[in-house]
Amino acid sequence: MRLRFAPSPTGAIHIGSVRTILYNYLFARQRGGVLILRVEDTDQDRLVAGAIESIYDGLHWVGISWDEGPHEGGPHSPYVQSERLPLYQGHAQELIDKDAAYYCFCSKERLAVLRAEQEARHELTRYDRHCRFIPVEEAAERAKKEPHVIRLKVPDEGTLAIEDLVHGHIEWQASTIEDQVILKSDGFPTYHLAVVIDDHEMGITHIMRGEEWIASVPKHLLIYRAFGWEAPPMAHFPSVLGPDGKRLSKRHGSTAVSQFRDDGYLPEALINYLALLGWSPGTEEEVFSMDDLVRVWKIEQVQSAGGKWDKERLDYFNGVWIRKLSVDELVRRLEPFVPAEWDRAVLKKIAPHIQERMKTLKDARELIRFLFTDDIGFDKRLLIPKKSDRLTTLEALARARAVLGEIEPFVATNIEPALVGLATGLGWSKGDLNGVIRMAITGRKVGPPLYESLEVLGKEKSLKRIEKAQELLAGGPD
RNA sequence: GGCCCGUUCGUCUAGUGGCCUAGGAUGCAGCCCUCUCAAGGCUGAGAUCAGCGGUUCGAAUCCGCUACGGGCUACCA
Repeated sequence: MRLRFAPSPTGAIHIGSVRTILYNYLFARQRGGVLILRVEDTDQDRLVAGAIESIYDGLHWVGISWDEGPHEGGPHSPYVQSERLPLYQGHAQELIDKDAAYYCFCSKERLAVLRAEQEARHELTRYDRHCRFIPVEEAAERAKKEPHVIRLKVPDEGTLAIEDLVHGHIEWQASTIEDQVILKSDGFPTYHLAVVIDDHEMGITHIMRGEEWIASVPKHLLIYRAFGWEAPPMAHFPSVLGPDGKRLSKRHGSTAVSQFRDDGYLPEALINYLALLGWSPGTEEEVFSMDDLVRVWKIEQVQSAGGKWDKERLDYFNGVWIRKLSVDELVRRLEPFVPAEWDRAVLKKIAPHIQERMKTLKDARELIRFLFTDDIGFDKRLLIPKKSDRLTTLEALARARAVLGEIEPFVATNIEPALVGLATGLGWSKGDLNGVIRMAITGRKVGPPLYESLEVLGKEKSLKRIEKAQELLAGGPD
């Protein structure tokens, strides 16, 4: 069993492609199959430098591996189509020899005019087979010196069909298919020729790709037939859609996998979410690791309709996976999201207290900033609880400083009873008192639990911040 | 326009002829817990299963038509 994923090096890998690749991966891995990464770079105009590396990066980050590919090598090297040109050219020639294809000398200009005329007459915009009937010898002669492409000679009659693994039976009338270009004038094959040849040569046993390819299946079938090859079983997965129901693209925001890493998403969460977008286990479980998926995913349960990208749901899964991390692991994952100069020992102490408060790893920074900088400027009016006033608050601050100053050791379990006692003494609610202190030491209304925050901040700094809050509040009118 | 694919709560989905007065999750609302925010627990609103016609004792599930959405219609993949 051999499966392939075949991205084009036109930029960072798209999140929708990752879903397709994931399904290929799950299918192959659960059956002990071999996975192949093949780079489809037959469009020289769309190449983007560094794209192959970013494909490697992105896929490795989400935890997808493969066995044969451009860097891995393998029995069918090379795995980059631009390095396999002679193979395609030879096969295109074979198709001509078998009368399944023909030379076409039409210029792009003629094609453009043809199309414009057809449109004006509200006709089908299709190649008019102008070159199809040039005598073979003459065409071969002209091909030696004139620029040309090679087109597939599509029969006028007949039916082409597949039993798609997700859609079931699909069929086409040959008469509705165009004489597709299979070899371009620059000597490069089009996708249609290259994919058929490579899938066959590389011994691919199952073709699984996005549903946008369904329409070109009949052309591929014709090519298989002309070579006398058998087309492998195919599965076309539904698209990942944007909020407007159209296929997810850059118009809907960034779709690059690397962007999700940078935004603080866990690969576990992304995979979990993506797996469920288009597939369902049929049970009420929904949290799955990659290993779980390899076990339970089934192609029979893949959805045939497209699914809209739902960031809220991704966020939920990210929270789930963040909470599943051990503290050490969480600290490791947080590494790229906090400044290098922040003390890692402090980070580790506060980590368990922010773990269930993060939607993304990116959220940590703001949550714990107060531990690493004294620059927590805030509006002094925020210090005063709703039903209180400046003097009373000042008093509370002073008492808090005194109470906290006596705590030894300065740990949450000691801080809590002390502050609870103080609140009672003051006739304040615990919430009001804690709110004032939280504002004084963090500069924010919300944050990690207060007693733990004080402990991690340390006695000295805690007292100093309360003192500063007192000064701030004392200094002048509201 | 042509060809093809699709259509169950806002969203992701369960459902393969009776268990469906349609289940779960997310999001939303409320309550509980609670030092804030979260997390967690509970409750609730939310889908005449796109519409119509047929098959059947019985249809979200099978068939047909229509509507709507999407993909393809390049010397792009």
